[in-house]
Amino acid sequence: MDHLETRQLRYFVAVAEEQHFGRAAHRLGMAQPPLSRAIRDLERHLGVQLLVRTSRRVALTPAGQVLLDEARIALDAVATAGNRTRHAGQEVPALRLALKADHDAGLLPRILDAYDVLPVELLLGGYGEQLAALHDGRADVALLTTPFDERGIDSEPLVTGPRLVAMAASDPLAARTGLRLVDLTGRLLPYGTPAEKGLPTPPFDHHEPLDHSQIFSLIEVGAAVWFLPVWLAERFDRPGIAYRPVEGLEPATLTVAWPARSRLAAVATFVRTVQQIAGDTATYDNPAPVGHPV
Amino acid sequence: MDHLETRQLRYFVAVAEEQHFGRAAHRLGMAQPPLSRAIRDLERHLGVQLLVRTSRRVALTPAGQVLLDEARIALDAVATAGNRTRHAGQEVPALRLALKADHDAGLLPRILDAYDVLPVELLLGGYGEQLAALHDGRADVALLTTPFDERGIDSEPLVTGPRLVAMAASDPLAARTGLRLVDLTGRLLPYGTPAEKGLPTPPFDHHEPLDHSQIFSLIEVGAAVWFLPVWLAERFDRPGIAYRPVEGLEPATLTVAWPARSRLAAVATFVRTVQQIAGDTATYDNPAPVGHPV
DNA sequence: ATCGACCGATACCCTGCTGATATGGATCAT
DNA sequence: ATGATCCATATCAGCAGGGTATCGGTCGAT
Repeated sequence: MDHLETRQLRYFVAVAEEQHFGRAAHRLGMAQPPLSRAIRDLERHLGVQLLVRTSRRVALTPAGQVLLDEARIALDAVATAGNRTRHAGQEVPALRLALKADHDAGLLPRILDAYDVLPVELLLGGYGEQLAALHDGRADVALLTTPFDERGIDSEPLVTGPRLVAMAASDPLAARTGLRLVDLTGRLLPYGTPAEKGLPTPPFDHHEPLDHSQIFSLIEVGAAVWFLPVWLAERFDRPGIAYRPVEGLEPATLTVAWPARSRLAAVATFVRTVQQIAGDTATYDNPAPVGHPV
Repeated sequence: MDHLETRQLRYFVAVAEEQHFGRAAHRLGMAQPPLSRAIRDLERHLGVQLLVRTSRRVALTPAGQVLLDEARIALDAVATAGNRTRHAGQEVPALRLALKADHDAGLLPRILDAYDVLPVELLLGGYGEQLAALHDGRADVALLTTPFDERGIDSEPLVTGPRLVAMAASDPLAARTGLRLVDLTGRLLPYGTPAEKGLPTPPFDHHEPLDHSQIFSLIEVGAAVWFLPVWLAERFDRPGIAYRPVEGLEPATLTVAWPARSRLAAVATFVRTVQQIAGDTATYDNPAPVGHPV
């Protein structure tokens, strides 16, 4: 019984995710035949069939599903080992804070001002990258908006506030009060929080995430609407965009999060500092609609 | 930035643990020069110095210590992926129960009788192997005696009972009452629970763990004494060995434990079954000394 | 029913990684 | 001073792992 190598796991994950040897090989930057051989060797090595190949499609066996889950975890742990080590080798120690631009509820300047244990290195990333950075050791701590996948993550809530719908100021719905989720059916961007999975999305073919400028451009021309926390709305309070409360829309909570395994004193101090600042901050208990009138 | 391979991590862990390239190479079944080269490449790859080599000794840098910790976790995760997958590929699903022989407090027959969700596969192992089996995916569930390292492990207590000291029946101390920990200074075997680390051990040079027969042979001739839970004493109630309570010796708790990540329904059912059986069992609340008189 | 497109497997070759041996250089004990 | 110890370097060999060409089976279109 020889040892598993991460290369084998990476190959398998690629094939399992793509359900296609050719695409997986392309993604891995290699040709298809050696990939087929590598998977066959992996199956031989484990003594288990992982994939069912018909010449039309590739499907996972139950054992393959187990390996897909476990391999993701294992690859994450290996990446973490590398990232944490690289960081530990830097001459200047720093606290690496992952956050999404504009999703700090205005706390960031005060946080950076108040926290003086270590220099703070900011990792700005798009949707979902904060969690990934915590998991693979690129970040020590992150600011996240609920909901998120809490497995392996410890967190403390900081600020809770309603989420609003952003729409074109000229939109007929902007004149109404008492908006409900169903009123927005079919117009919701699939980016941002995936909380309203059930609702259909507009007929865009963007499979790439949009940045804020792109999103607000779409909203401004009435092509879509979007849910966002009130503190983000405050950052983009501009003519042409209206923000309205929506009945039944879950509020958002800004939280500070860190890897459950982490025992860094610098992180503990940071969390206390941030909680302190958040506690001193005005809450969003009683939201009034913001945005310019039509 | 290329990817880390488990081979590199295994090599590094070996060197870090042995603090010696030659010994590490021997342990890995290879020659020393390629190992040196592999570690050098790893350091280059990470851009971090991991080891300080003098020609007399090898020491870890802080970054090296980080990598040692993280690499152990990562290697464990990779091994887990392999073990869980292998198991998932078996045609006959089974619940794999890890335990140490004779440490089941007599519950095992009733457990096996009552649990009929899946066939139960027993993994008998020595001290510490139960935890390792849970961590690397060879076992789904285990019976453990406190204390143990609970990181990554969920557990439920089953039975609590005092620990006793086992000594030769002819030992002068066996005639005394009210034994205390200090009375046994220097005579305690270092195997079994490591709870009494401070106390010196007898002058044996066994670095291999002893099995029960070997331990009781040593005890019987008066060469050593040993602490053990009362349910283990009951299994080895024989002439020549006396069991006595010791003041201040922490009681032991037999627990059922499983990986914190586990969400197997079969494990949940097993735990409930075992708790049920343990609840029906007489406790050891009021221990009387057992063992033959001098 | 036939043909072509698609897709994974096989056959075969070649490069470079990984491990082995020989040796150098530095440090410490005697 | 000298030998022992231990890690690094130099060099070579074998094979693991990647590439190209091609086969065979399946499905959809005509």
